[in-house]
Amino acid sequence: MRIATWNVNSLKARLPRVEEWLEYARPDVLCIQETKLADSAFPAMAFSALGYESAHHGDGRWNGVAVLSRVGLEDVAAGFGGPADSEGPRLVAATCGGVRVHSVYVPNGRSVDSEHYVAKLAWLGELRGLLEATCSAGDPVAVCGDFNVAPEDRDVWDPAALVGETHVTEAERVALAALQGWGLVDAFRLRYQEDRLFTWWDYRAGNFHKGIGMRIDLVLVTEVLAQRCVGALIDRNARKGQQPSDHAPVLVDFEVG
DNA sequence: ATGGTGGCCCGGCCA
Repeated sequence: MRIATWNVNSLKARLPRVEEWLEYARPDVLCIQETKLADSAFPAMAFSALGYESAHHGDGRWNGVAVLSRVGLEDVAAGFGGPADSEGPRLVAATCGGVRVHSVYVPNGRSVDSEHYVAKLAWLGELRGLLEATCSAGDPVAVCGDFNVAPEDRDVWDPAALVGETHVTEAERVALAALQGWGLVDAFRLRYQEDRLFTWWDYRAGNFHKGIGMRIDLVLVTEVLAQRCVGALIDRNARKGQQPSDHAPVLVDFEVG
């Protein structure tokens, strides 16, 4: 089973790139973030034409998350049903081919002194609470998306340049580690130990070409899946060319089913 | 490292 995650930065603007990508990457499951669409505008037909069922949770503003699957899509759950929903539609879950899959778009935080930063930390705490309430860590569970946290210094281009900035603070990393403490492994790191392997590069100032980026898009999986992980990839080609997202897709392959 | 880009949709907001 191939599970992928991609922050597309507007599915309306990116639909041709996403369709093209689905045709050559052929993930079994794709988690999408930042669709920026209302549910009524979600292009479910375009995806069904490619063999994918889909579930979307969005309000037409800057959030919006989806799960696409060609191995079944059952028991869709949108949002938390709790305080974290005040941060917008940033979570949708579905069971795909026996795996409980979550597409998450963690709040950005904006700046360390912002109320949004506090809300980001709380949101990660609520995500752990949701897993505790709805899943078993002994089952196949995947939490995929844009976490807006670089887990370690090797996940950013220059740690010294980012001191005091969001995405790299100790509190954010502790909150992410606490989520993983429920029983989740960073699947990409099962396959690669190198630094400077990024998933996001700012559009501005040619940062992609300068290697100025961060690894903030993650596929977190329970141990039963981690043991079956047979490959991983950041598809940097999808960050190139005409009208790319500012994020690259992350793919992870598992020997299951 | 900020705001030089990009997306929303037309004046700022968000990343």
